[in-house]
Amino acid sequence: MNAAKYPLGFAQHDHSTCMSDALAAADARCAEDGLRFTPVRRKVLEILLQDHRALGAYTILDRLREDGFGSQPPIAYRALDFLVTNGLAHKIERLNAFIACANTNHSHTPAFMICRLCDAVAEELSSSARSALREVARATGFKIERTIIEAEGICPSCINKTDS
Amino acid sequence: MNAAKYPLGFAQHDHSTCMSDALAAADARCAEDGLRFTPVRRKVLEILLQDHRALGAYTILDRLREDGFGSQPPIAYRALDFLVTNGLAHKIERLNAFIACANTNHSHTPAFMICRLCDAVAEELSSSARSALREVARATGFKIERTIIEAEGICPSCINKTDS
DNA sequence: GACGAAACGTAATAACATGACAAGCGAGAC
DNA sequence: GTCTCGCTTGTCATGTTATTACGTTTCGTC
Repeated sequence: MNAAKYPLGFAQHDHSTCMSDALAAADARCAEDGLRFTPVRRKVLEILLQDHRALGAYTILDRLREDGFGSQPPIAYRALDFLVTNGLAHKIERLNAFIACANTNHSHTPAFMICRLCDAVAEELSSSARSALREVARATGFKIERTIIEAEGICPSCINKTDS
Repeated sequence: MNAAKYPLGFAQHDHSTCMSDALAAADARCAEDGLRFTPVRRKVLEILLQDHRALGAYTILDRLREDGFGSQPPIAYRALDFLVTNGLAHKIERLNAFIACANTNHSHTPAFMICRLCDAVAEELSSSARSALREVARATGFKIERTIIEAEGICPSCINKTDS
């Protein structure tokens, strides 16, 4: 199994570098756009990057509490709002959960592959699916502001495990 | 504004016939496949068809109670599970809500256009978007079992209202 | 009519999310 | 420097969505 072949999320990789890279990118991004990358927001992004999988808001909240931040739901939800709004994280609607953005180029709305067995989530580019959707919308006069493209199924590594 | 031009959900149409047609189709479908189209299940489908929009499980539950059915959440969730599993209704993940299927041909997984202003939801065919997604999945070794394609934005009739 | 599987009724609880309001902090105006 | 305004945070309270567990009923089959 060649790791490079699989998307982040289904692949093995060096968390420490991917995490520091992503944080650096977030720092740069916020500085550039005059956004306040406050301690809670940074911490939430760190938590998401650490796990590299979709986490529920309350799981995040537990981790925040452990680290001495406030522990009421709005603390987590507000930080998540910030990250999602600014493209640093995504919400996985199917799971009501959140994941760090795997793509440092901002301004993209990807598709997600969600493994039903191990809960891994991979972020993929979805430009062709998205343009197909845009075409349908244009035909009906609907103005798309946001698209949600998620696929549920079984990831490569779980397929290997089960059919052995 | 030509109603025929817009998808169900954004269009004006005769609810009484569309409702009876859909119920007849559901009857036929269940008979054919040996499924039990019980009173609760039928009632939930009627409720969804009546409104012709996405309803939360608890709204449905309230209506069930009014009609003398049980009023605990599992009653509604089980009926909805049945309808969704058998393609008679769909879950709109973005809204955590459910809508009657607008397409009597079963075995299809459509895309939805969700109006942020009036909450109307239109069901569209999405074969091209879906095949694009399948292509991405094939390339990464992911096995898709279900796809979720939803677009949030503004429907034709709300566009007309706002830009006048 | 006995049996097993599916469906239903109900209670309890878990999981996800928001509203409202007070207090803190940071950047620009003066 | 300090005033002030707006954004951010902390906290309490509540609202919404979904599931687990378990006993009872219904239905088709033998």
